[in-house]
Amino acid sequence: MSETESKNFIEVLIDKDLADGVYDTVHTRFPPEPNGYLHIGHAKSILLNYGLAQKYNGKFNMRFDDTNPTKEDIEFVESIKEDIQWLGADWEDRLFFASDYFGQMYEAAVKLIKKGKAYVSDLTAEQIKEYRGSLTEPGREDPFSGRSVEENLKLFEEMREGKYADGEKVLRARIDMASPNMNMRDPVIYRVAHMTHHNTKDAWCIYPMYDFAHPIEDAIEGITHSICTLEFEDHRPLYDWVVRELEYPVPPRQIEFAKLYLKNVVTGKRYIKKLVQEGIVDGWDDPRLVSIAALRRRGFTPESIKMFVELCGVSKANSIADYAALEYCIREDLKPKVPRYMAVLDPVKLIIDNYPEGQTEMLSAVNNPENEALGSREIPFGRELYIEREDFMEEPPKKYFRLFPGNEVRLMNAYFVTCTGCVKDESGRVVEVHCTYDPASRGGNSPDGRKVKGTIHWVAADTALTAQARLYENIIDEEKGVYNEDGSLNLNPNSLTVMRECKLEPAFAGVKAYDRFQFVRQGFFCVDAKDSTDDMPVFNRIVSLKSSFVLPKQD
RNA sequence: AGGGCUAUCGCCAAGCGGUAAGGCACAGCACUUUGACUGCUGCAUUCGCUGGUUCGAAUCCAGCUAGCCCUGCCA
Repeated sequence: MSETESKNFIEVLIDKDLADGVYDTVHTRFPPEPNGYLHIGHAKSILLNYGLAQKYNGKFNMRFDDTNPTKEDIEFVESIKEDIQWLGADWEDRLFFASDYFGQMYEAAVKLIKKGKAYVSDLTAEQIKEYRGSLTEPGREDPFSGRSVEENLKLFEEMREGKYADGEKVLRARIDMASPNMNMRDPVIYRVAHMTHHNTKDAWCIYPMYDFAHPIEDAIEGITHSICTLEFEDHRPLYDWVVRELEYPVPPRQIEFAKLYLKNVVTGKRYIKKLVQEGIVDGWDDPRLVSIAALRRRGFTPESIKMFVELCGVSKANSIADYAALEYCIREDLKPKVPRYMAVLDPVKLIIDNYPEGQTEMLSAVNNPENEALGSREIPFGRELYIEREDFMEEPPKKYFRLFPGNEVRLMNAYFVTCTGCVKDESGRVVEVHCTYDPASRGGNSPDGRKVKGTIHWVAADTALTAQARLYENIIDEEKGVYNEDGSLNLNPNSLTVMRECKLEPAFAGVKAYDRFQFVRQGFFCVDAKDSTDDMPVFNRIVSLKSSFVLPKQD
């Protein structure tokens, strides 16, 4: 980090805390509930928390906030850990479970009861809601709030012993039923739930609520800055109340920031669930989604996601980032790192009429002109090749630099060729493009120094690998689908995926996991590792090609 | 008795009383064995609105307006 780089508001707050001596270190955490898969929004939180710990030479904890067994599953624990490790956030030996603190939380509740700050209520959920009042009316005193400390202690003990059914009794914090902040109107801090917990099994039948548990978890672990999203802003007074009443010597401080949303992307869990159920997407890791697993499958690197998160910045203003920014990041990251092979997504034959029939030769190609360390490869060349269908036009518009009758272009790494015409089938579809080559231009340069304006990708017809290309569109944009007024999703599934047979140069054969064929025409990789096999690579081209080879606008 | 938060270019985002950083996107030029990349140039006389304070306001004050969040025994 350079000195001139501006700090985000969280860093400013931390600097002040450090300067004021509120804390002498920085300790952050990422506390997901294991109830689903992580997505790009979580990545922001993970990288923010981990980044802060690193920047301030502090520590970063991994913690599963598993206080509600009705929603959680061990299945998600492993996937979350995997995603975080993939992103590069290192919790070292500090992996915790909120459920490991249930004993301490119970004791904390007892302490509150003894201080007269909590009481057991027999009200039903409906009654509690009713007594809570509304946004404009104050709540009414819980009729059970007058119970003595002894009685509360006894009742709470009985709750823990399993004497009461789910919902029969709850423990409430005694704060202020007339508070304008609903969270302060005697919030429930413990409920009864006879259920097997993925971690503590049947040890408990009462579970703490988030508002009570979270500050305790933070305090126990010595967290200094508890960073969460904006919707918890109203909970901060309660968070502070808990750490104050429990008298923790170094109370953690909660800081809220705005979530990261992406334009034209489905993020809601219920929508994703619907997409999966209806078979519109493969599952939670479908490349069109933005779960960490999907991004990984799609070819994004941890570095690119980190870059994206940093590019977006941290603030308290609700915002929606452009997908283009994410694409920019993966391009930047992959640019110098990956070999750039040639591929043809929508093949059409190119026949070189003056090239000897039956002859082939090997040509050398640099793998990445911006990175000599990536070396070079030998690629076969012959009389019949495949080129991109859109690289030929019988009647070219102005400023079209590629193949059209009479025009000369360079076959990248090979020869100059001049188009002589094409052959069409009955329907008028071009089936062959013909040309002649200049033998003196081997390697891609003409000895007489003449220039060509276009350079196109190609693949030798008889040695090309055939692949199934699955071309994806993002789930939501103006044409592919829209949200209805009732909130449901209206999609045209057929528009979202196009299967196409494409041609790859033989260099692909040596690559086991074609894991990043991002921009085929630009020589970047992003192959769907999940589906690829040695003889039939399958790759996704989800990110649109950056303006290259797009026809110039007609004016 | 409602409360909290936010509002600076198409999208993010600095700025914290001294006269609007940066990135993405977009456009133009140059370069180019990927129309990519790279380089250069352009892109808010203006900071949600209206008043006020001040020599000076995006920054302070007042009043509006808009958006998001809050009435789970979810997190």
